[in-house]
Amino acid sequence: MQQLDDIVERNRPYKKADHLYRQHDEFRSIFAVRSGSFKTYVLSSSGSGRVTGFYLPGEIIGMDGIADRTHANSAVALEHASICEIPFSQLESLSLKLPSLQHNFFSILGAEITKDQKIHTILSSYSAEQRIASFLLGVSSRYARVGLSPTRFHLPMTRGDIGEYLGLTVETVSKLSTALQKKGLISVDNREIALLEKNELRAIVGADEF
Amino acid sequence: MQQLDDIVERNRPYKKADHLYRQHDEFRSIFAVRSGSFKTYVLSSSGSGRVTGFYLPGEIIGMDGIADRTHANSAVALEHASICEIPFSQLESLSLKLPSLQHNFFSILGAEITKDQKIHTILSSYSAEQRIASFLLGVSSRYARVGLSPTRFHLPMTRGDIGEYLGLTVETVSKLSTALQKKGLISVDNREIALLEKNELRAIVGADEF
DNA sequence: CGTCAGTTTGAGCGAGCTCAACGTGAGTGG
DNA sequence: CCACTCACGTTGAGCTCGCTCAAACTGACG
Repeated sequence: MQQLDDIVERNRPYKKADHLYRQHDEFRSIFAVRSGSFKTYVLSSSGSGRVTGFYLPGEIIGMDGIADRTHANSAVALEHASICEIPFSQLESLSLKLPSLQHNFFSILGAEITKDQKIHTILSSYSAEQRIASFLLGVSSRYARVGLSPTRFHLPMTRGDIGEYLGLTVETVSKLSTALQKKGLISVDNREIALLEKNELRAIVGADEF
Repeated sequence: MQQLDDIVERNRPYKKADHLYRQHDEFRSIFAVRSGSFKTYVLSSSGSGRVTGFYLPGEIIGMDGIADRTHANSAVALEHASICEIPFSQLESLSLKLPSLQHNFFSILGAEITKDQKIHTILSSYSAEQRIASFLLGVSSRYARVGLSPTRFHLPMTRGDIGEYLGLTVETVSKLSTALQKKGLISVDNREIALLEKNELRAIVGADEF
């Protein structure tokens, strides 16, 4: 642990809209979010971007660059944020000496793969309402993991970001959030969300999740 | 290389519909496809499955189990197939001794992450026609990688599999394949595909791919 | 106080789904 | 060898969910 700590760089804080890295940048490091949040996105040649992920405190960004040493996404802060930067080459060297570090890092990569495949299922088969319910439950459990409330939280991203991430338009996200509120399952005040009926939300997405 | 070879187990051949592993099975190994092909899928509690991936010769299956030591998908052969099984714990031990093996395995995991994120973009923003064009171009370049023709190939999966993978219905896959054929961009004879106008297919998906 | 990004709401439309029917080919049993 | 079956594939007609377009509202910030 001490040895891992030695290679970590604590960077300056990032403010809203600051980029951690940009698409096609050389890959050097992965980053652990300490506070705040980030989104990753790709720009299609036709202009419009698509959000590929959100990263909350305790989560790791930048694994999209490992394969070909070039970042496939851009990463940008959604609010004031701080991170730990872990230079990848040093992580590799240290992993050769510390079996548990190697094991943990394999697990982290595996978790990213499992997560991405889950989103694949969501995007390929869920209705708009199911996507939004699933998204809110997902954010809830991610906040719970770092000790924050799983029932009341602040969304750091815009409705537009959520829409791009879930393959929906802003309008659909907005309308269905309102609809879930009218049904009494959630309460929405701008970006402040309260999950009032988690079990009913789970029922919407189809039981075997969260 | 010799040392890696020593830990690899060459299993019996698999025939169509044989499972390599099933959802919730304990994770022990990853598998390299030697010949034939596999699909991975999840079963939702509501019954219907969703295909999460196709694996062609030279590709690696099973990384969905690394994180929590349990497979998140099932993997099943689409045709007669053979694989190399690589016990994960031995791969981990050997990776500690061979820096280049560790490095390569990190790259393989990274490539899986990059691939999954690309599918995220496809599912969240492409039209049905773009998805199918993109899928065909993807299969083409994967066959090309192992020395097969990038313009004429056999699809090992059903239209239904493709539909589940791309978030479309069988009917849509069928209709749009026919439409692409009528436009003269591809030729379809059951599962035999020929890509006649690759550049026009690329134009459909939006230029900066393949 | 004006601006502008973000959000909401409504009306209308259309891409892709649903449902239904039929075609086709590989495998199986008589 | 043929008849039968069944999974897979195709095609068409109609419908619906989510998109598009348009307009108005809100709050943060210079």
